[in-house]
Amino acid sequence: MKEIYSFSKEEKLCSKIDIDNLFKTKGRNLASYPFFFNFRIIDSEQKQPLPKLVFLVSKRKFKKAVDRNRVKRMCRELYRLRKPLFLKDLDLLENKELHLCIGYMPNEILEYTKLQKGFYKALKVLINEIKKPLS
RNA sequence: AAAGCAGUUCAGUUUGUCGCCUCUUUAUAAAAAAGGGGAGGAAAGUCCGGGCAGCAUAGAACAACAUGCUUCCUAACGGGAAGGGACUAUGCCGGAAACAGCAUAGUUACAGAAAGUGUCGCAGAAAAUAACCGCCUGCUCCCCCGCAGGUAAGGGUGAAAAUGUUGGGUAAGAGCCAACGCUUAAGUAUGGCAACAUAUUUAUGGGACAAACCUCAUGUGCUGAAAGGCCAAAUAUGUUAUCCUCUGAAAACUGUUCGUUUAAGUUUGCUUCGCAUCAGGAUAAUGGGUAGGCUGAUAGAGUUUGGUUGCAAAACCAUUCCCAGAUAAAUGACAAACAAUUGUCUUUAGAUAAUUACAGAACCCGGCUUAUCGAACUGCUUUUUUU
RNA sequence: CGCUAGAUGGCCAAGUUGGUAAGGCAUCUCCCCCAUAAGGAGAAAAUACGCCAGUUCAAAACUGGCUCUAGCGA
Repeated sequence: MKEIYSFSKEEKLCSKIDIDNLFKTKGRNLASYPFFFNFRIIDSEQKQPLPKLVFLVSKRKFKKAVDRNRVKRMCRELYRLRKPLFLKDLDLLENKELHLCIGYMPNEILEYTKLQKGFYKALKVLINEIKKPLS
């Protein structure tokens, strides 16, 4: 087994086609300050695949590449440290894979502690939203 | 010592926890373990130049674009270094003035306006073949007025008014003439690789604008890693080979055989049979080629240190090191300590708070431009204090 | 990564041999109307034509640099 708090390349969503599908029609979206989510559940060949993520920061809001990188890195750390709990709560069926996009809403870089609180709330809302159509 | 300007270098450090990318070794079915490495001076803007790659390409000219004092540096450049000229400021000095000279500092896209074309608003008589007023001569005439001509010495303006001053000269004037200056071109001599400088002779007399058109000289083939090369799933499809199905030859077309008809031949029609062909399917091989992957792609006009040559940019020699290689895109997050700066408080050493810039590689180099909290060093200038 | 356009009153915008910025909508004042709208007459507004330099007597325009906006190439 891999380490618990890891976030390797396999958990990133790298295919351009998948990302297009996520945004155009087939994905559902949801907002909870300071984040918004686009997600989509598809069939998979693996038995218990890990969710695949994309982090999104608008170029309009952060014009400098340094700021965008910093926000993305903070978001990734938030997800990485919260992942075990998130996977427990998620409890997907077998052969199902989650594609998730985490977008950053505010126009400024918030402090880490504030982001943490917001992220935990947002994840709860997200899990409820995912489970609704299944049940 | 402080302030300012210019240049060069650096541009937070250490520890802990968790995590990312990559290379090597061990192990190999996979996971894993150990060790090494992991943003910049601008990685930015994309303003130039080159490498590299593909395509094109007899030669020459035109067009288009770029550059524009000289010499040097360089792979190359629109970059840099040194020098020359011009301009500006300050000081000194010569002169009646125009202006010139010297020193220091700064600026400079700085070929050609005496090749040609064009533009120069308003004002002003006139803006490049300048006669409105004025001055002078002649004619008319008592005079004024008027007509013809000469004249750039004087005159509202303007950014700019036709080479400055003095003297001669003249009807009045004028580079018309002379002297002293200025501008340009050509020749000669000296110095310099050269730009150019100085001296001298002859000619000339010039408005500004070429970041207006243009002329001259020099250079440039086009495209750009989304270039180019290789491998290649699924699905669809092209080609080839073999086999099977349908007996379906209904329609259209072609050849052969047989029969009928006809004296024979030709043509047409009908019937039967078989092959090719068409339709569908299976297997195998193969082609282009999509998703995707590999390569291009990280050892180079390289880094460190020293020496030699050169005023310098830079070059050469020796030595040393291997120093990111991601690809929806890694190089991080959190905590603590220290350091620096600033503020506040007590007080001269602590406490506390805040801040620690600009900014993130995307094929690679050389420059330029722009952003940048702060620190160190070097040089110059100014002010103050001490000797 | 490689390219291309644009920026002019509050809004839409014209403006090229370089000579002080046309027009429309909106705004303000007056007339018309019992009143409003429409209509008619008149007026103001561009600090500094995105910003900073340069060329020129003079720059919205010409030249260089910067900022922002929009678009193109898979």
